[in-house]
Amino acid sequence: MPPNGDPIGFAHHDHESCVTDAVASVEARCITAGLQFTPVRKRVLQILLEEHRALGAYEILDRLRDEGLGSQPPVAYRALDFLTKHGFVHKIERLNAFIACAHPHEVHTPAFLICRDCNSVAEAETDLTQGRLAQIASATGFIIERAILEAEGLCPNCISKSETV
Amino acid sequence: MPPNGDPIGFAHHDHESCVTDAVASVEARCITAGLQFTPVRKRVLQILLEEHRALGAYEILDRLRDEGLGSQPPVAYRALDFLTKHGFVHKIERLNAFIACAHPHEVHTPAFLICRDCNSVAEAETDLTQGRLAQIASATGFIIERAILEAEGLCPNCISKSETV
DNA sequence: TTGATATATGTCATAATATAACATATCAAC
DNA sequence: GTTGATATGTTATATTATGACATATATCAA
Repeated sequence: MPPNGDPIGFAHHDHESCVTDAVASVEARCITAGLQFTPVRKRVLQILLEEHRALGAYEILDRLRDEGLGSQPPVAYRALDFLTKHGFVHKIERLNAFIACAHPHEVHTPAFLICRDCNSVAEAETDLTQGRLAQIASATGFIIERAILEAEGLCPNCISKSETV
Repeated sequence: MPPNGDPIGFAHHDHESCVTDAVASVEARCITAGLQFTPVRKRVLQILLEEHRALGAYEILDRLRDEGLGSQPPVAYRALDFLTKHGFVHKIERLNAFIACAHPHEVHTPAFLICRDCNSVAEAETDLTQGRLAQIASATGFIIERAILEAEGLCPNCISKSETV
């Protein structure tokens, strides 16, 4: 079945190839970097890419269990730790959930737009070295190593929905 | 005992009056807004102001229990819900912890600088309507209602500590 | 190729964080 | 003072996450 219940065969096929491409790209980067892209890690990434939304660790674990790839929480959390550590997956702190990186090709600070109505999550790229946060930090003498930017609100789809009501 | 184990009486006294003032200010705002600033809510705010750092809900609950103000998780979570809803306290998503607002006088989007070494948290004010996140959102047609900005790294104190080693 | 070391997995147990549900109490406004 | 809304007390449980330790697999040097 297509993800999101999308019945359109064409879109489905596109998405499949986009998943395949993304996995291949991560696989290549792991080889280059000397990282072990093990079956569980690969499958977790595939699941996140296929769903194309933020999933909780236990949702992912359920999938792994169905497929005989691991049944205990640490299996999922370890794979997620690996994938987030290397930037292939991001954690959405607000949702305690994980989403495949939408911009895996470049180093960036991700910023997320989270719809409170349909729970969809869009990823934008930002540059940490510019912007007010960097100004504040340097004025304070604080060294930023990592930043969490998550905006919550209404996505375009849900705005139109609520307007027509 | 002074918070943070600070043995200096003068500093301690200053901090006490700053806590008192902040509580009084929140109390006044609750009266104006017709909100009930109940004993539990007041005490939770006091605890957070006294500690002057991010506390987990269960740390707060332990304090409440010691004082006979409530022994079950919902007591703490409800007070924290009230305080965060009205902007008197902020939740640090990265730490699953809560901290008293350092800028209670004005409406703002808080940004936090979290030290990964000593766990101290500094609060800065930002303006959501400016900046790149707002640009991205308006370009996408997304309406931001709330934003989470949390930077993780090293605070000035911990930087000097690590340099002298 | 083998042995040594590091890395990854399987599993059990439990910790830490958070909420649902419902009875009781208190407040606020009429 | 009655009533409807709001807040609290309490039990139970849901959700998210990690510690610990045994086993397995990968990596690499000798």
